[in-house]
Amino acid sequence: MSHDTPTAPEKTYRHFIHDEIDADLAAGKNDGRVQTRFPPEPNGYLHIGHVKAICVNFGLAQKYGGKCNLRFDDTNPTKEEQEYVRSIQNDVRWLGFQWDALFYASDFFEQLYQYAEHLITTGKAYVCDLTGDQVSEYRGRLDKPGRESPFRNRPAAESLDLFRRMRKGEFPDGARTLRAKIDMASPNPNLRDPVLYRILHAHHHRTGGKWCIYPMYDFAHGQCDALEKITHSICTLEFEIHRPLYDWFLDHLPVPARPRQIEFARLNITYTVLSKRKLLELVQAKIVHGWDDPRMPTISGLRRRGYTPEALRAFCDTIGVARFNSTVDKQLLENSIREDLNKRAKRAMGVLDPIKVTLENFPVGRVEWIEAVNNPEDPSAGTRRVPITRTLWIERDDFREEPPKKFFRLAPGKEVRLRYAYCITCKEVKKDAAGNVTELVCTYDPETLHGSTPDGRKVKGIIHWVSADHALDAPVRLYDHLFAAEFPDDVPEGVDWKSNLNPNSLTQVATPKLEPSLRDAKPGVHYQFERIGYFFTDPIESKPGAPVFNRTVTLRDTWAKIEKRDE
RNA sequence: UACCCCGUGGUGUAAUCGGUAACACUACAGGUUUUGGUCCUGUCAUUCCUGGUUCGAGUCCAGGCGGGGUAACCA
Repeated sequence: MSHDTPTAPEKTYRHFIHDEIDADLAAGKNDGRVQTRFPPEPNGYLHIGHVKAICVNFGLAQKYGGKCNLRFDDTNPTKEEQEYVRSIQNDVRWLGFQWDALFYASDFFEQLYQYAEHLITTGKAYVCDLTGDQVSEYRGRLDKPGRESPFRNRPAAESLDLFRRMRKGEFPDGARTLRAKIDMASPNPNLRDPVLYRILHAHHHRTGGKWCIYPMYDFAHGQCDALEKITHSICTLEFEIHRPLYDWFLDHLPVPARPRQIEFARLNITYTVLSKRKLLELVQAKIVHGWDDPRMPTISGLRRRGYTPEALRAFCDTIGVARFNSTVDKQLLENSIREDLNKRAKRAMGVLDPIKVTLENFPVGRVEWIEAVNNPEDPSAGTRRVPITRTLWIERDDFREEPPKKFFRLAPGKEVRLRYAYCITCKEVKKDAAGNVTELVCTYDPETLHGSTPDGRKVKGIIHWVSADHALDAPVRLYDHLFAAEFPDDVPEGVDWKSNLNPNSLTQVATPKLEPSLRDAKPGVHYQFERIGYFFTDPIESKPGAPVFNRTVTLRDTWAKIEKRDE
């Protein structure tokens, strides 16, 4: 879709997981094999945080010549859907990765069930009749030990019988659970007889109505890792406290391999939220126009905004992998897409806030076609021709009646160069009754085409323009941060995080005036509107001859910065 | 007031066996330029604190301080 030009593989930097794997390799573990997996739950769309996890897992496999599987962690049928499975596979492929094997945790349901019976038989698990509230009450608190369930010492044979009847569907949802028998006094709550199986009479997206009991994450994840022969199970920091349980299962079950869990810090970025729950809320509340709204930090949103796989991968390389909980400055993300698009995007001219210019000495009805470079960074992109006529549009911001110092754009009596074309001088300013500038009457110097000035005078200001007779009026949408606050999650007690939404995150340009060559812009193509920013033709809404432009990111704007500072 | 993890410049990461702070982004100051874009050059840290071990500590030890995680029949 956006693979205009192939780019070289990015360099990947070393991080602490390399040290851990090197140590395992040096110790002769796993017969020198390295295998990872990306294990999303199909209950939402992937976002930029997942991009990091994907790059880490697939990156490790690539670096060590190993494999990386895609595994859907689908142990909770009440939240998971086939639609998410589809989008996740699409997003991973689009990012440029190909998994080795594709698995679902549900592929292993029968084996996991057998493992559960094994734990019951060996006295390591029991069926518990406590209600949910009771289980939680018996578990104690963070600083207080729990109490043992009255069903904890139920004979194994009785638990086995009950567990089999749970599977057969003899009990309603929530009536009983299977729990591991570990330690109700453990300082780690995960070890206080965690629930292994719960009764859920729900339709599963893959196994349909076959099961009415489902394994919990903890009971499924490590065993699936082992069954897939994963060597290094990479996950985020919040699972660190689960690691003793992860290891406990592997210690007490006849699994075919011994994977190892390693945690790293999840990604946070300024001016956005990165939690599936919150993103889902934005979609359901229709605050955004779906998961692929260009303002969303989802892969599908970023893709539609005009981000490229190369830029996202480069971004992941620069942010690194560590165990420190940090928040990356959004400018790093923007820098990576600018860097990529600068090399590949064709240039074009578009006036977003037009003001009329009449060249009084330019013949009425005459059209000159001027050659313009498509990409100064890439000569092979060639040139195109842009029409110039007597009446033009220029950017309102490129004219000041009373120019501040260092302003070298257009002003009464001042001269600027029209990009690729002639130098013009402002002779007269016309206004409406309210005092708004409605038109600039200028003269052009016919001797100044293509940069030359016969007398050698320097004309520093260069502005973009569009012929009024040829201007294309196509939808242009300007996207900005979805949130106005740098840390949207950071709200005082009782304040909704949504109060940090940026009311101006989407602006539809009222009267865009684009150069005519843009009429033929295909969907899913990157452009740079010179001096403005990078734009991407919306891959869904653009139609032949009727492109829709999404602003990916603005260009750096040194002048705007200077002006803002001087205020 | 439980347990676990973490603490290097404005931000994010580096720093092989402890040997004298690196890279990217930002910011600022210049240069180049028919995009005030790109590109190029330069400037910005005594590594949370205190004490200890050592010829030498960001790296080891101890104690503080600070931040994060954890109490779903979610993942």
